[in-house]
Amino acid sequence: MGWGIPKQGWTKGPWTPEEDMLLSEYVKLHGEGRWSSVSKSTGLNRSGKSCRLRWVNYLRPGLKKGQLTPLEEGIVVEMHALWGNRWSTIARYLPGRTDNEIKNYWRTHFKKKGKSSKQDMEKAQTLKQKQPPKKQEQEPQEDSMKRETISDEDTSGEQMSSEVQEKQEKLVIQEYPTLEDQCFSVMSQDVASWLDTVREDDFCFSLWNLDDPKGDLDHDHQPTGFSCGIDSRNFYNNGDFRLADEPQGWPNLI
DNA sequence: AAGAGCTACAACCGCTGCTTC
DNA sequence: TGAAGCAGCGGTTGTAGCTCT
Repeated sequence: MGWGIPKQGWTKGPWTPEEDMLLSEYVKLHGEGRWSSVSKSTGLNRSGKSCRLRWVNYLRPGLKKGQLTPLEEGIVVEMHALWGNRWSTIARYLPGRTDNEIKNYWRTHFKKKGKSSKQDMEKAQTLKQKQPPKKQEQEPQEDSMKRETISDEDTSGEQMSSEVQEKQEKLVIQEYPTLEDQCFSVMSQDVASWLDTVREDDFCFSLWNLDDPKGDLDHDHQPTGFSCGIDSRNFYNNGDFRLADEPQGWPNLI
């Protein structure tokens, strides 16, 4: 595939300051994009893919460095509940943070969660013992399809039948061995069902207007009068994470 | 002080979707 | 309409630095 012409092979591994400089100058001149021509124009022996990654994750102006703040962590958790592993989507809600950074963060913390306390493990074991013998391990694919089916039923907007609900709870316990994991799963379901009542675009706009980091724009003129997002003025001024107007059914996330 | 284990981060790989011809 | 190239995404791996024993 593309990303430039590999001659005797692209240089790999850590970037040198010289390479960074060449790439930065290229982007200054030509803008982002056309990564496959970077090697031709600059003499860099790096694939376009590698150049793009370096620029996006490291060289791009405005990137924040260092650990995520507790507030950002909260946003990541919420956004992950909404979007799952769509890191680039989540990253859009965290100006200055990259998808790679968030992905790394989540992985590290998810790992931690996986190794959570013995207590949790024991509780999970107790819960598991109450479950009928699972055939999930024998038929993982089939089971995941079932899960999707149930999930679809859940989000169809109809009242979930108790039978379906019970099924789903069982699957959650099988899928998420620790209590924390189960919490995350349930959180996701709540949000998912709530999302069905809200147009995605409206949600995104209200949640975070990326073009208006200081909140200078007129917040009264949001599309379709929908206003259930995070109040960015409160967010920036107080470091607080609150909702402008909580819609009915807004999931209790924290 | 030294080794083991852990964490955070940078970078690569493979896949997918979009665009162009 | 299909093939080829490009761009982007998510998963995974490698490693430097830190902490713990």
